Amino acid sequence: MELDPVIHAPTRLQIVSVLAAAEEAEFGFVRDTLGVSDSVLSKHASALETAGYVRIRKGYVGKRPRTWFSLTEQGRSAFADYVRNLQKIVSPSGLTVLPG
Amino acid sequence: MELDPVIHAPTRLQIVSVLAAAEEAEFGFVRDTLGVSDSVLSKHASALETAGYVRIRKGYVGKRPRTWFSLTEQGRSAFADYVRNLQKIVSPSGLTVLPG
DNA sequence: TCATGTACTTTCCACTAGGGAAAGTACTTT
DNA sequence: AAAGTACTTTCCCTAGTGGAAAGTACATGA
Repeated sequence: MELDPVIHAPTRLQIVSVLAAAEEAEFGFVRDTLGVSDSVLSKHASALETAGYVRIRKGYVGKRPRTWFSLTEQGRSAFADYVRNLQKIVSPSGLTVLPG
Repeated sequence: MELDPVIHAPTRLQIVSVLAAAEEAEFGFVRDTLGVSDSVLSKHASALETAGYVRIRKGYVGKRPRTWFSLTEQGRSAFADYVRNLQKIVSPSGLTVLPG
């Protein structure tokens, strides 16, 4: 019933959730989606990379540098575990809020 | 999409989840269920009370003092909001916090 | 060519929350 | 009187967060 602290921090939970929904996402897209500053996103992305959860790919669009993030397999399974653990914690309450 | 920080802290999330599943719970039951120390539970329970989410009732069992916790209406709705917000964050991934 | 701009990254800083340990409180029991 | 129960509070210390600002590397505009 441990909630992985690397994922649990709100900003990182949002990053991981965004990445879980896509194959790859641009730095700017994630930053704007979450409404965080460059430095905050950069730092959290590095933390996730260090944990082995996120892959950071650098490339170019035209001649301008660009950064993309994606979840590693490890990141995907850590996220799935995290959500499962959340369910275990929350579900005894019998709440019936459903997605959608 | 804000995750109420009072509820988000892992230990408090667990406390609130336990209380959401019951009408009232004893101090010792919650402490043992979560596997935390007296001082940790006491501090988090106070924090939840200060936030208006938990009611702390003191009484006796025989001649021994005992403490019970319960969610206030405000606490129940804050928890429901919290879970709804979690679901919004997580759902694009196709996973769900509350299977139904 | 020099200044500015883009796209981040890193450093600095100031704060705060969270846990463990230990001491404190108010009884009750032995 | 000493010890135990059931917590509460204090003390201390560390790690985590965000914002601001400076740094890096390359590209472009005047």
